[in-house]
Amino acid sequence: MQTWTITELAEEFGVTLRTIRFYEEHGLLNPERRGRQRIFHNSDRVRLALVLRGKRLGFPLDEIKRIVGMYDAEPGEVGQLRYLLDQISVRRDELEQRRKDIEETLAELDDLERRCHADLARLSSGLPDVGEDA
Amino acid sequence: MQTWTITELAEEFGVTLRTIRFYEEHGLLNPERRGRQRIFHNSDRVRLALVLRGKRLGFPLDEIKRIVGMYDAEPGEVGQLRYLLDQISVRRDELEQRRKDIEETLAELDDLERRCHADLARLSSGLPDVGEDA
DNA sequence: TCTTACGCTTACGTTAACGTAAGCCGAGTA
DNA sequence: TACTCGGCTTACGTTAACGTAAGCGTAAGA
Repeated sequence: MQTWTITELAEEFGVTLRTIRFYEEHGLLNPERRGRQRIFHNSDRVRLALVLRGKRLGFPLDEIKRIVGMYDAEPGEVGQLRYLLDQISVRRDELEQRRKDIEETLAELDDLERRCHADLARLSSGLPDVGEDA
Repeated sequence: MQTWTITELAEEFGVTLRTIRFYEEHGLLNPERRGRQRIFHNSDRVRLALVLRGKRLGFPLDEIKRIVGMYDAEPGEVGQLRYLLDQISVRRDELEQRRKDIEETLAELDDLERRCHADLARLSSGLPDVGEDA
């Protein structure tokens, strides 16, 4: 059962100590304490990875907290399970909207790139003004 | 050539007047002025749509500004074109990273959902503890 | 002419997500 | 024992992206 110090974790994930402490303060992480010192287990590393992925996706921290919280919810009773299923579908809708946005943007970038190449070709081949092909 | 007032645009896109003015103040929009009043043309609507899509993707406004700026850059000279192509590939990398993150998250949500359904089935069928199937 | 509606500017307030000191503690070491 | 190193807490500072209020301008209707 390996453990990590706060600096080790910070270096591994490329964040500052402040960030990790901040995440703990806001309930996103919950490391063990040996006296005052924080001890991070593998489960904490996984959580941090999840949080940072959420950040890359541009989610605010409180939403990330709810999402990550879903992963380690105890099986609980039927009402809880139904609620959780509901939350899952909400998140899924969000993510699928984002995927659509991303694909649209990527398509436009492709388009833009093509035009750039066309312009470059035009410029370097004697400037035939605005003709369609060569 | 239809035009829009600021309130019309705000209602259509579900944002406040303040937001639109803020975007103008920061160079994301650039509507015509008739006296003091803003007049929005279709190109402005398109820009606003692009900005809001960027927001949904979680990009900060200054990055959105650069991205949107790429779309209406004048063909310019070779150096500019090369720079633009470079920027395009940077953005594409970012977006593809995000897409990966999204797909990972979606996969985990699927997983979680399956477990929820399993738990529900177990609970409602006489509680056979932790058996694999029925 | 008075009011109402819509738009404008200026400016201070607010929240999120940390950054950045300042100062304290305990373990190892020269 | 005196340092230094790594970690800790407390707390004020900062930036982004607006919210919110105050007060003004002007055109259209009562």
